[in-house]
Amino acid sequence: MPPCPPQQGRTRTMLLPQPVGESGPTREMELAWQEIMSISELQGLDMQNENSYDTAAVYCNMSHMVPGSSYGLSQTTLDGTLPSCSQNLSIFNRHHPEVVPPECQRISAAAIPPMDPNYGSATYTCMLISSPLNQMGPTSMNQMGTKNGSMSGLLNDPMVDQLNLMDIGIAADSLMGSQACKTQEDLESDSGLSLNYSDAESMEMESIDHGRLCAEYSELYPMDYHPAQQHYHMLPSLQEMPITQNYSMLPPETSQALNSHACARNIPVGKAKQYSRIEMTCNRDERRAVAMKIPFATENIVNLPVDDFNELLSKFQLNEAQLALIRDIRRRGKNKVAAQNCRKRKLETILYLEKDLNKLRDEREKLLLDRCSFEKTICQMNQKLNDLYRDVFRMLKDKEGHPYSSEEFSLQQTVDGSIFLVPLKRENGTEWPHAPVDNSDCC
DNA sequence: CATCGATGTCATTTT
DNA sequence: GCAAAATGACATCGA
Repeated sequence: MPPCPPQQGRTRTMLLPQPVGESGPTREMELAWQEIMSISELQGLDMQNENSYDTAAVYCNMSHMVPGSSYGLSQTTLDGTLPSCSQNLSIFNRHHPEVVPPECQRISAAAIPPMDPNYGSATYTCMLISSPLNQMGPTSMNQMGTKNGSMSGLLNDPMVDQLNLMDIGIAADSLMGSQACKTQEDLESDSGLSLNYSDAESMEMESIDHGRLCAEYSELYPMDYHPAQQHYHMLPSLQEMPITQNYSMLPPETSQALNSHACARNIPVGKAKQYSRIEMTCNRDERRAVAMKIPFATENIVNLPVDDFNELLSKFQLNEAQLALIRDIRRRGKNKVAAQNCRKRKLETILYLEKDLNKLRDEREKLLLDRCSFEKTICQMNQKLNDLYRDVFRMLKDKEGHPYSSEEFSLQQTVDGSIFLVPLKRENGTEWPHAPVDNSDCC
């Protein structure tokens, strides 16, 4: 059964019961998001082709957007701008958007509040203004940084140069437009057996775009996110380039991470490209977790022992949807590892059986040779025995000194080793023509 | 365009 | 009887 289309997922999501213990602002944020989605669809907004969007307006608007509201980012990136600030993740550690006033979570082109750096949604802010910054050059950028407090920290960040490399990928993704997004979506619909969508999946399909996911994920897992994140943005370019170029375009730590990842798993470098897809599919659950605001890493969800896992769950107030997603993530993660181990065992079993088969074949060949040899030896021994028999029989004489006829007598050996001369046939009613030879006749 | 290998996922079975 | 692991089957992707 094919995966549910986004519309169905949205419908189902809306039909879901109110999550237990969900806070008002969070719920309101989701409703606001659904409202945004419905407005976009009803008005037939072509977000990806709307090039005439006012950058300044977006800037101001996005500066107040919470990470959960990310449509503006798509527009901006599709404008061909070069988002450069998706990396200032360490600066803004807030993940949960609940701290942002709910009224700021709605996109309203008519009433855009002035930018408030205290909100610190700089991930979007910086990504949006990165293009003019890049065009202005370092001097202008610094000047702007002095004017804008929220940017100063970033512009002075030594990571900026490094991060610009990421922008190339992001820009490439942006320039690819909807096709790039679709490619990613296609990648996410990995298995046609995904029968039941969770809330997170619905949210992911409907409303989660690159920027938000990058930002939220990076805020949650700043150390682990880079390879997948950057490859995610690099996808269109990567597909058109040799693997060496792919790696060369990635920031050093990213290519190093990918290479080390490949090395750690004994993956030839040439296979790393395929593993990049694996990385992306692996991150699908992570994105779902982000979408559902799971407050801990999927790595822990999957790898922790049962007791530690339950202890971890008990530390957080999680609603049913979150718990369901966590259980799914844990089940999928465990099963993924189990499948990998299972395949590994299967391959090892096949190798072992092939080895065993070859060994048995060799042993069979050897046994056949031995058999031939033994049969030959038996033949020779039989020949010798016959010769010896004839010699012995020829030496036997009766009382009159005549030799026995081999057609009438034969030599027989008993269990105790005694040898008798036995007549081969006897006539009815007559006695044996000759008495059996005693041991004295035995050779 | 068909094929194959690798992988993730789900359903089912086994432990 | 239940949970976790193991496994078969299927879909997808890239080469």
